[in-house]
Amino acid sequence: MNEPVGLRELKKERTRETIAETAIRLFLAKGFDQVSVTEVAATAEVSRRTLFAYFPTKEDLVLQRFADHESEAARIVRSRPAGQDPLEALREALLAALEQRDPNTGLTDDPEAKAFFGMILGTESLAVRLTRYASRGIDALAEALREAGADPLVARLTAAQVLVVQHELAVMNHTCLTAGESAGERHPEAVRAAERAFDLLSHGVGDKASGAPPAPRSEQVPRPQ
Amino acid sequence: MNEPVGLRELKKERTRETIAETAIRLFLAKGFDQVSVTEVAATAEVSRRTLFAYFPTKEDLVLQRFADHESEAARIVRSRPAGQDPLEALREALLAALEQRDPNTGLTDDPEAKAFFGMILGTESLAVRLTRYASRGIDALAEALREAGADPLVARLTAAQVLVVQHELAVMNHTCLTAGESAGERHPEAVRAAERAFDLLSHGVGDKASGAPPAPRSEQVPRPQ
DNA sequence: CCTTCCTCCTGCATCCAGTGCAAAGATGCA
DNA sequence: TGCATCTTTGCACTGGATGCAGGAGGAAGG
Repeated sequence: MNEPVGLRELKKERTRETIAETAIRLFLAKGFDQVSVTEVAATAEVSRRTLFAYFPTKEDLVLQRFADHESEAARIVRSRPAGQDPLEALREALLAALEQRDPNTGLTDDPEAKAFFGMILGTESLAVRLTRYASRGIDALAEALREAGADPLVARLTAAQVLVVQHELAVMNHTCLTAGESAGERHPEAVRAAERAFDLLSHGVGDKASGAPPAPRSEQVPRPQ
Repeated sequence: MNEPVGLRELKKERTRETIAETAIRLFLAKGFDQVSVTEVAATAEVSRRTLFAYFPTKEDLVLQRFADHESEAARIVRSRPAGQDPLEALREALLAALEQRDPNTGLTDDPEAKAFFGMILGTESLAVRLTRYASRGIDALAEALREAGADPLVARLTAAQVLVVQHELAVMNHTCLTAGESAGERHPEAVRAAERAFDLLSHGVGDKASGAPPAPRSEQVPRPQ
């Protein structure tokens, strides 16, 4: 599990970075659909053919950085404190991510991160390809939940629900931010929404999908790590 | 909102049908990726260019029939009996669909429907494009839930959860059927899974995602409102 | 029946994403 | 230095998708 870093591996990694950076820079500047891979390749000073050796599709130029995060949720569940409920671990991780303005929560003031997020949501082919990564994330999370002792059916359904909900929350946050709010302004509401969402996951919408907020879980045991 | 059916409209509709049917027939026979649109066009006896006038992409040749169903869930909620809980309406609709072996539940013995379902799930570009239709379904269902009086946040999250869960259930059913089970054999388990899923939606996974089935909801209070 | 108009169909040229192949170049190693 | 291996590259090709201009065939009016 180690890198025998020879000249080859080094240059490869560097080339890969250069290509991805160049691509994202161009895409952010002119729009994903307005830039051809030929243009990316030329700007990154590699041949078209080489670019495709590193990134199987144009979309992957943007999204492969999500590949690392695709099993994030599963990892959180696996590395949770002994005895802690998986959902609780995921909830805390989300709140922590919001606190740190993790770009994946949609809650960040970094203009480039916002633009990046917006580009993905606003580009059909990217949004679509992103769900592919998400669905692999579902598989991973479901597996982790089974390891945690969940019934396979429940594990799968819960995994799907958690990830779709996290995605929706991120989209909502991003929407508010592009509407002019700052991350700081949005943060309290983002936290409320996240807690509400996990309440729904834990306790359901009840018999009334319309219901008022269920008993607000005012104080949460503060568990960093 | 009416069709002034002249010869033109008639032929157009017929052509559209012919193209879609031809395409699906060819795709089922040889696989989606193994058939080019050129071949579809030739077989349907229209020009390539005409085909693209009817269907914007190759995927739409297969998926546009889902466009009608994309707001199905929203319709169910809107047309539910007065006083019924939206989730309850969706639950009943799903059980009814299972009973009728609705192909969309993945539970059908019709070989063509099974093959169709399998082709979509087994073809990257189709599976991915399908989620696009699903996400429009989320928008519609969320809107319907808001109309039903739900808090906007809850509406959106619930809508996303319901549809993702229905999709997962359908995939599970389809998996069992392709493994050799008949729809009749699978049905009881499919019903159990569906009820379990709606229990999760209504009452949550509880504090233990691992828990044994929560108190079996023998009878549902029929009238919370 | 003929003419005019309009719409839809068609072929062609073109762009772009993605792949196979074989030659040329760089690197690691003896 | 020389050999084996892996990268890079150019080229040709497939297949999806679009723009354009001309043609065919319904629709409408005389």
